[in-house]
Amino acid sequence: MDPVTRRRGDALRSEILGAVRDELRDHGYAGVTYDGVARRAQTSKPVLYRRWRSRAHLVLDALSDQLDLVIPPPDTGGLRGDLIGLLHLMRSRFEVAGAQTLRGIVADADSDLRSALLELTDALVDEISRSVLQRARERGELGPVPIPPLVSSVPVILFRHDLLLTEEPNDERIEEIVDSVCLPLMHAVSRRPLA
Amino acid sequence: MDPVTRRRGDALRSEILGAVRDELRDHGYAGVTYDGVARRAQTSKPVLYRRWRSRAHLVLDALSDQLDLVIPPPDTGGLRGDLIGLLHLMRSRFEVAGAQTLRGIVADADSDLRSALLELTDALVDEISRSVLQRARERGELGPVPIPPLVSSVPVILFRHDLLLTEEPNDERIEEIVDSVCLPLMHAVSRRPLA
DNA sequence: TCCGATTGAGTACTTGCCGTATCTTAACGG
DNA sequence: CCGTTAAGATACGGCAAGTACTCAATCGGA
Repeated sequence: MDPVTRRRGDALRSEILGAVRDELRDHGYAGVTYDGVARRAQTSKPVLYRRWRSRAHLVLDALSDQLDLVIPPPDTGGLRGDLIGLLHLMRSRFEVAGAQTLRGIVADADSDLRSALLELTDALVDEISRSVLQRARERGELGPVPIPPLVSSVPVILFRHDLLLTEEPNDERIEEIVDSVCLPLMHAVSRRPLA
Repeated sequence: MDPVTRRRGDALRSEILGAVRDELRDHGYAGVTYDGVARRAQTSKPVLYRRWRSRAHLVLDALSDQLDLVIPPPDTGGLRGDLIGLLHLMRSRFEVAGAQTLRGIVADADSDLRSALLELTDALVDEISRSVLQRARERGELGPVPIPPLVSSVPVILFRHDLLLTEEPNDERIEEIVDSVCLPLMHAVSRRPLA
């Protein structure tokens, strides 16, 4: 209407995803509607439906659009500090979205989209198993037995469980997760062959 | 209409919750509507709104209504078998509901209702920390150091995480959870004072 | 046994959003 | 410069949410 120029392609896409984030901030996940996004982005519903099949797809795209994919690997000089650093990183990564939004996406999404959501944090899991655990082993903090994938993802699993089902973990809770579960578990597994 | 007698109180409540379970079975969580439930239960929407504030409240009530609260404590003669038995019990407890329904309730519910949902399985957590771990300690499978609550709930947390975010754990996955995480963790914690 | 309070039943209405169809026109590509 | 693509605008049918209003059946107490 006012803008004589008509947006297309990626430029349009970016502005729509920005509008989604604005709607998310103002009305929450349940309040994100195709009508509202179209209004805010000054476009129309058909344009949205052509690109995104559901609200979950739309919102997840809007969030991952501005997520920094490069993970600075924490190196605090010790396994405990590295694990705590990783969980802090994970928290800062997700507090942009908000727990309620994550719950909404998880509920609305099909199996494929849930996988896509999890992949946003699986970079962290890989980070744990590769550099952090490797460095700890070199330091002598861990034994020689390889850590299985399920074990190395335990920190992230405990964090996500809290975030989705109870409340966002604070600093003390993160330390509790690391001290009373992750460290004893990893020490034990890395020194003893599995039964 | 046909029934000249008008239902009241708990009798009415029970039939409504039965209708909710029927709608849940036929149309899934997202397909449970106040209109549909009222039609199936041969009552009216205002009656439902007077009792339940949201679909999440309604469905959770319908599910917990027929949940057997008495948990038969598994006693297989060993910690490993007891833990596996507990997770099997948990799975049978939740396959009535279905993962999609649980995700829906988690997303729709407020903080209080989520707590109520978790309490449905916290009986299992208590069961772990009390009898199972106690028996294992008496058998000499575990050391003398007390197991903190977070550690004793790790089996349930890993199970719930799978159920909600990836897929319902099968027998192999349950054994993996127990063998590669729970047993090493509990052995370690029970023998070593926490750092 | 009757009366008043409660509560279930029936109906109707507004509102909001979904998802799609249709049409026009601006932007782009050769 | 023309044909193709895709954005913009509008409108529609449908469904469910949530509420308001009415009426009648049941229950409890005096």
